[in-house]
Amino acid sequence: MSIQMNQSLSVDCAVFGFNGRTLKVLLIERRYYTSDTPLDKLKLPGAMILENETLPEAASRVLEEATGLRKVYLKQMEIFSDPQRVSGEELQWINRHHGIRTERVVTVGYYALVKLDAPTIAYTTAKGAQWVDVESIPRLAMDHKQILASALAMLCREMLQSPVAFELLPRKFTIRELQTLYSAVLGIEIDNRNFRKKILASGFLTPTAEKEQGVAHKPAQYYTFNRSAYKRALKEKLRLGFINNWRY
Amino acid sequence: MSIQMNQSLSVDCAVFGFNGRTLKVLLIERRYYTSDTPLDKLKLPGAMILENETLPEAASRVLEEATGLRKVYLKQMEIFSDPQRVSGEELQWINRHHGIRTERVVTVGYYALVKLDAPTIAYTTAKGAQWVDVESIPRLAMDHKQILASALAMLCREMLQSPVAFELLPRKFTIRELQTLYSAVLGIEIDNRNFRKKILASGFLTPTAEKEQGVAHKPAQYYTFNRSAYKRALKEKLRLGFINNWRY
DNA sequence: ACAAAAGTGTTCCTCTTACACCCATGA
DNA sequence: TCATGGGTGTAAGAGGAACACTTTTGT
Repeated sequence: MSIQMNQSLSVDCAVFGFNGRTLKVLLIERRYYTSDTPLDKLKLPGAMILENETLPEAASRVLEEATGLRKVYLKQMEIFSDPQRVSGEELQWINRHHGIRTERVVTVGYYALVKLDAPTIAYTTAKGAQWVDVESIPRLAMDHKQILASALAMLCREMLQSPVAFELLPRKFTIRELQTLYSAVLGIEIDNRNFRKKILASGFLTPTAEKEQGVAHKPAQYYTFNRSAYKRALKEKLRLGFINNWRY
Repeated sequence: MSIQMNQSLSVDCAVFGFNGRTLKVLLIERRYYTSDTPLDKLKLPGAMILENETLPEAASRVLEEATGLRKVYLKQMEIFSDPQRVSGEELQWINRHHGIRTERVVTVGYYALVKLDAPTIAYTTAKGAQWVDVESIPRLAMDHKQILASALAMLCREMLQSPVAFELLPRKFTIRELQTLYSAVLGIEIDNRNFRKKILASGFLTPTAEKEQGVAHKPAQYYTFNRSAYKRALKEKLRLGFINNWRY
């Protein structure tokens, strides 16, 4: 065997959003798709890497194109490098539509967390993209379903270890929203008293002057995430005196 | 900008070993190196990806060539994709010695954990490679020092979360050896009473019939890692009732 | 008045931490 | 007999888990 040349590198992004009830992922329609294309229509947003661009830059570019958002939370995960992961018709389709001649496409998976607000939904809808519940994902192009599964697994792990949840919530949110998000992503029930105690004790939430309005029940307090308190805690906690609770 | 073609994908491996005192990393000499080469001599083991080979396969191949070992613990970490990470003289050197014409090399970092036994040391020494203390790493080729730093950081995180330590120890080891390993990698002091309690309570260690011999003190019990007990615990622990101790 | 979600405290128990001495062996 | 590292127990404190009722609002 010889060194692989004529290969391409791409990024594919699993973009997650939270609508207050369930976790959603952004799926786009394959460009140039016609009904007689014998390939699956829906896919994750992705792109080939350009000259003079790093992988994170490529992922940001994809994200901005797909959602209109800059400065999105982005995290690299696995690389998918099976020599056959894009082959046959899929490979022809890529070469035809990109005007290149590649023999192999290795892709780097990213996952992104966005705040699902009205402008973002409008933007994506206008582009023909869909926010699909992660519980009911249809067939996807190439190995995108596998990439998505990997992203979901990684998101669960991240949620337990760092405060990425706030990337999925609006700037102001209620504690119940935060709790619902954890429940939805992790698929577990959470006791609200314990949750409030823990999250408030952390000192990472700052209460705002606002409360919910127009709800048919006691209105909830809005909080914001106090990122600087979090960063301060990070520094201090770097002393881990003993081997902290390993998680198997 | 246009789609990047004429690029290569490589893997670079930070191979860690433990000699009972300190953590070591395997550095090799650049092939075809002559003293007038204006490039750094030492580097991490690595290789270009071959046709028909996945990245993990490439990493295994590199590992076997560097250490003579198959079935080594291997973990993918970051991708290093700065367009300029290999350029100028380095890029020329690569093209000359591989007989290719690449314009850009993106590399995937792996870290590997090996048991530093006599045959392995003999093998690597015969190949002119060196096991260097991670505290005193010299200049390395390209961005390999950065790759190594990233590997070390990742290793620390992994050590706290899963029982990878055993990959660095011989099949039979004493609890003190295990403790020394944790201390060395994490750079912390560990109380031996608490450590023994915790590690023995986990049920992952099986005592063997053997004890240390020929030491000028009370001989220590040898243990082996009970992987099946660990896997059993894994399954049961997947219920995480509440949001387990997040670590910031 | 009622429906609906917000918000609040206590008890039990486990796990973490800090800490000091005797034991078995080879020299 | 001494030097060396192996091996042991306990008490105090922190944090996790289980549990039910009152409050505030809109209709």
